[in-house]
Amino acid sequence: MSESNSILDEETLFLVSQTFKALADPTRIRILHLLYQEELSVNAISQQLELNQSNVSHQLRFLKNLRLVKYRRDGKTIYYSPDDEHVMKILQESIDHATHH
Amino acid sequence: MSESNSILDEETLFLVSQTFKALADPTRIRILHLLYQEELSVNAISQQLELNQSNVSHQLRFLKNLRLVKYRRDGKTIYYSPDDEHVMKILQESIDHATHH
DNA sequence: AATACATATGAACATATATTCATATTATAA
DNA sequence: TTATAATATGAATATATGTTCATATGTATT
Repeated sequence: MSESNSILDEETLFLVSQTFKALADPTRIRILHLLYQEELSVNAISQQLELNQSNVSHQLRFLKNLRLVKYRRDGKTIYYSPDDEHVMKILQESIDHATHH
Repeated sequence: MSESNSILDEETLFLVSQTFKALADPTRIRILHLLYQEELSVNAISQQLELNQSNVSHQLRFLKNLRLVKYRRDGKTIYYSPDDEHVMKILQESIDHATHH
């Protein structure tokens, strides 16, 4: 069933736009792209991408609220990893697409 | 060849984020979703979506700059249609995805 | 309990974005 | 050439967003 012939309801519209908003910022793209390769702590992300710890934490909260990433705690450290296959697939495809042209 | 193991360069990052930015706004989603069904004039879009003509025109310029839509002129009227299969496919998939949950 | 480490949070700020209004441009018709 | 219709443009504005700073919270170690 495709929704191509219907008028989009507010809820769908909001959800879709929010999801793409997550992918519309270079910093979040870099974070997701990193996490696609391996589970990482907040500090590890900060260091690898040379970003402010607070900045990374804010962005991770954003991604977590949209359920695009999940986390697990191990002592003082919190490890983040992707949690939405569909979105990660779209992101990787788009990166490949952009790279090859 | 996948780019999953490389560090993203500035250009790729900018292009990818810009493309997703196009899909991150409810108004633009509605416009693209409409155009996915049929080629339409600026006025037709304005009326069907109950949007300001100027607003539609601004958004179409945005989409045109990213080559997500193309246009043809017929007299005083300008008809717009989608011009990026990959992006339209992603959009439709995401709408379906969001609708079914 | 005191300290150190990892992460989260809230306020502040500068910049980006979406929308509207008024007006310009382009094309047709009278 | 004047009038009308369709679209584009630029300025103005309100709101959203990304980043930083300072500080709070949570966890382990001594």
